[in-house]
Amino acid sequence: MRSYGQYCSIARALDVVGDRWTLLIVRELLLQGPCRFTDLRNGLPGIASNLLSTRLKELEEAGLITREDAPPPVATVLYALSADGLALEPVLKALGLWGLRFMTEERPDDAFRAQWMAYAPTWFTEDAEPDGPDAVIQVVADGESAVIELRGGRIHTRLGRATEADLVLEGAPRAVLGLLTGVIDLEAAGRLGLSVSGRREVLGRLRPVTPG
Amino acid sequence: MRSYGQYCSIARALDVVGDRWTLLIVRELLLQGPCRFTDLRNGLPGIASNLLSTRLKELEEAGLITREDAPPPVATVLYALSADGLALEPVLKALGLWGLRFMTEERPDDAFRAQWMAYAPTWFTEDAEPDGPDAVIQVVADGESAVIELRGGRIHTRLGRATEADLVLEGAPRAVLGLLTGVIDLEAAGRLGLSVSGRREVLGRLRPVTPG
DNA sequence: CGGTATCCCCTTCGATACTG
DNA sequence: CAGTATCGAAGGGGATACCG
Repeated sequence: MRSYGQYCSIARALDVVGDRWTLLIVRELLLQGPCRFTDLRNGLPGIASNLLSTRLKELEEAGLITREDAPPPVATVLYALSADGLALEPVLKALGLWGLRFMTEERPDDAFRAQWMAYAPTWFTEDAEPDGPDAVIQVVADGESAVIELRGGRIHTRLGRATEADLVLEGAPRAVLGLLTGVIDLEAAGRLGLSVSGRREVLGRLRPVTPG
Repeated sequence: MRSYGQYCSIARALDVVGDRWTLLIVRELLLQGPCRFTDLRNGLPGIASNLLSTRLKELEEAGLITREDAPPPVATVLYALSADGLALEPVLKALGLWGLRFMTEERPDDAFRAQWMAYAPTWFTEDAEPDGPDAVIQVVADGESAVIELRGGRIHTRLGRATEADLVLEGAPRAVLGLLTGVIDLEAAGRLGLSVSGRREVLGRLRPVTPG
């Protein structure tokens, strides 16, 4: 990216991460952890492979990511965030929280991945009953599934399926994610075709954090 | 900007503010308050006027800014942030805090404006002695001057000059800003040619906030 | 699997000039 | 002051091909 040529920390930050796709690559590395070229490509539908390749080089040059050979069983290159790259988490959180206001708009052709749903509860909600019993929520949207675990006042998420869930949500991404982030209520989610089974009261424990 | 086509709040946020110059325009409106086309252009050295014009239209369309006729004495159009636009402040704060790490690199041709210096103390430091006496710091860099006021545990800044200051800092932007944000110490600032006069102990009250 | 390399097309950007 | 008009240059997107 061409430098803005301004002695301002916001402008200098954008000199580094302001290019198209750059922050989304950081997002994937943050959500997926160290991963391969193909994993990144899967998490970034729409990017051209040559552009991903170029951006990875630029990010490495800027010191935001490291490139290392994985141990024997894998035998491939792994990309991972450096400390400077990890330090972008607050930026992505703030951006993601601000962006929630646009998630109600329907765009049928948008791609969807489980990890984009999984970060929402950990980043944008808190347990309203931190001393309550452990609880597990299974969410399924667009064939992608994730597990939300409330444990010890903390909200963890991971991809995949749970063996036993207190609550199961299944439906369109807009319905599931809207409900999880508190943008819509159960009734509205129902109108969007959400299917709910299990102990619905667990949902009350996901309290949206306010911006700022 | 072409949409990323991803149902993810970070991607949707970037669909709106990911274009080149967009976040810097928001920065100026946040730092300067409602202002005219020319004020924006002055705060955005390097932008082409047609591009500024285009971006303002896009931002208005997206609902981030409003365009209104100023009252009689001014008789011009004023651009201002809407609530959605103002809500970007945490994003700019996070980005600016992250970007501080790049402010030590010297780039002699970078432009500089007082308002880019003024936001640093309010956003990135806190008063280490909130119950201490009021204090006023006058900073001058590159011909641009600002005033930092410590009052009631809060740190305010404004452009311009103070009538009476407890401490006066004058020097290159890197020296002044580095010192204010805690990136460098007084000795290092001195080596960069900073001139300090007044009660230096006031500086100790500017405590850098840690990222996160 | 993990990329690199090209090509083409189109959009965007930036610079400059110009106008009410 | 507040933009619009124009134009060349660069960058991004998509497809496809290729290679260790």
